[in-house]
Amino acid sequence: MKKKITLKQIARELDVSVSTVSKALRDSIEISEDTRQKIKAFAKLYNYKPNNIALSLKNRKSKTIGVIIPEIVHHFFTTVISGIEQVANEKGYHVIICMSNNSFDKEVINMELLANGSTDGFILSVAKETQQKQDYHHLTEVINQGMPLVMFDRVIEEIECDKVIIDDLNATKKAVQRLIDLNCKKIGLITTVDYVSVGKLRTDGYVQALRENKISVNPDIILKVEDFDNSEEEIQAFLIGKELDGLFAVNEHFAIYAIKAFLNQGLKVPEDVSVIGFTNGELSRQFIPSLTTVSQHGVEMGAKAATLLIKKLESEEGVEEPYETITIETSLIERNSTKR
Amino acid sequence: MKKKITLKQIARELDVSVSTVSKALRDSIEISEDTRQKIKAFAKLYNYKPNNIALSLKNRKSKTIGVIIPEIVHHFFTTVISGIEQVANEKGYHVIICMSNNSFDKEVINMELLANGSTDGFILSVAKETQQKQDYHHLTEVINQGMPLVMFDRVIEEIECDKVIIDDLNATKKAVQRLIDLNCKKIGLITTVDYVSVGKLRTDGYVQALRENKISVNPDIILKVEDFDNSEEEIQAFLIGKELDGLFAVNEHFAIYAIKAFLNQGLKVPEDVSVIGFTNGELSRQFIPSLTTVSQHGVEMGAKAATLLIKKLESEEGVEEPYETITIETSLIERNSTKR
DNA sequence: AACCCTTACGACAACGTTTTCGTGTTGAAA
DNA sequence: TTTCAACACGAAAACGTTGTCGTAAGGGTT
Repeated sequence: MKKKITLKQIARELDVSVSTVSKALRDSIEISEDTRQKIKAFAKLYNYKPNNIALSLKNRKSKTIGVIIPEIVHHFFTTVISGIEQVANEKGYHVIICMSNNSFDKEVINMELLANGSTDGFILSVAKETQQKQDYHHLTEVINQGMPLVMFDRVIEEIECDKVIIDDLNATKKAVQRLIDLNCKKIGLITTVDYVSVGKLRTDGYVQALRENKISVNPDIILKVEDFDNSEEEIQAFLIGKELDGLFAVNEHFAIYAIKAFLNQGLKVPEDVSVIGFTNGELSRQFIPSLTTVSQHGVEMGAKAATLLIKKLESEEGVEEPYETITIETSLIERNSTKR
Repeated sequence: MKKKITLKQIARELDVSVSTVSKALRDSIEISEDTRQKIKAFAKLYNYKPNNIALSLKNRKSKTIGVIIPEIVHHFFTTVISGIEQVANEKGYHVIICMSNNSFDKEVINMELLANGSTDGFILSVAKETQQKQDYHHLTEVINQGMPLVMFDRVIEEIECDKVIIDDLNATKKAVQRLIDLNCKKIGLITTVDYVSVGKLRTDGYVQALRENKISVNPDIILKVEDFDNSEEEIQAFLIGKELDGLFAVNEHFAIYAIKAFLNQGLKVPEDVSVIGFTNGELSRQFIPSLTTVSQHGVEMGAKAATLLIKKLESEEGVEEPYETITIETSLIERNSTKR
């Protein structure tokens, strides 16, 4: 078991100074061709690699970006991470991923942990609990310390930073409009409670679409799910006797649960009811009937977020560039849960 | 924008030495009650937090464990990560997650990156390409450097280290036995090419189950999928005219594709064909018919891997504990893709 | 012979901590 | 008054790097 070799050890072995070794390895012209070759050969032999921690300390940057997401188990977030990784690696950054599990406390702890030197900046989608509490001190703090922060998907208006979002409102509007165009007369909505920002926006989109088509909004056919864990039963119960011919759900799961409920009632999808969901996950693709859905282009979102962050990280000290909010286009992927 | 405050700055402000500040904050009895209070108050006011990078450098450990997985998009891996996180956080470690995307090169790069100080040890499931190439130099290297390594799921026999696996062979055997007990006479298998270790083991389990029941193994009803991306078509074509009444698939996707193929042929699942898959993901739960499947208990697996790693990390220098291989029990979750 | 310019390298500081080992000031015991 | 422990603090080293600066040796020019 040979521990990692350091500059100092190389220096001692070759009877030169540490500085000489460092310079030789970085091809400094200060060092004679001879010594340079000798040192490089030795370093290669012992597989020398500079210690990142020491470099981080010296340079006061870690070339690392921290990603904090509410829950990794959602396919959407994994695609975002994918996009972040691609861009980050390309530009020589590594990525640390932490999960908040939708807990405010864990979000705070993780941020403080990473903020103490481990990370140069953050990409984050806030926890549900944080949106509920509206306590953003940990966010303002890292910004105040000069660490760039990019928020995506679930963003907070009040915080000034770069943001990457999708146009939840219009995406929903378009989807609901599609249902209307398919001649649906009674379109239900399954959404989340209002404090989840994206849930709220999608609800608004639904309402606007109906209004623009002079359809009155009927609160009886809108369900705001509180508790994700029991949503299947809740949705099942909610859909009894509603006689819908169209339904929009703010995520994949709600949509699937709804379809199941309809099937249980002896209804046919899409013949009797058309259903559109949100988030283009594996489930949407594989389910029978496959689900018409709003695709959020997570990879692109992640890539854009990483690009924004790195741009901030590498901008000159003095130059204060304005914050940007980028909207990623969505697309409606039509499958078999809607009529043709 | 006030940058993070350091010990040195506190020392200067309060006109004491850096050592005094450090000691005061760590409640050393060397420092008088008075000064201690003063320093602590000041530190709190300015929200002092020690710099992790400096600590890592000094202590020569980072309290961080690196996790390298082939693909985050597989639900199974996300559950494993969940388990790792739980245990790690509990014991004061953070977790860095990197994806190899099943590429050998990326696996090597990521390991080298993290091995240079960022990480105290590794938890890893090897990339498909690595298993194929059988080039493990990066693994032996980190072990030689004294960094503990725990492999899970896709492990490599030849490498000496802690391992957490599931009993793929017996899990499959039990599942196939179940099909036999359900009176299936012609049981097909959809598996991966042999160099994927778990694919091989599961294939062996299938063969053994048949042999023990004096059923001859018919290579015509075994499909070894090469290319994941085109597997749906491949499976569809393969199943034509096979007249199976039972099928085992080594993962969730293959199982679902098979069911779809059966349904397309006008067969009924489970009435005409019983299907069992592997990996208890969202798809298995939600699909209609819901899929009978071998659950791998990913969370438990991750938790165990983290426990093993941390145990090694915190064991006394001299004491060389033997390597362990832990087998996580699987369970067969019976749903609607098999007869009762 | 006196001077200066290269060449080739080493010493040292710095990044932020912790910890060991001094050391100056008290107060009390002899 | 001397001696010595207890107390309260500071200096310095160490972790592994990089970069600035200093400098010795050598060779060339007057």
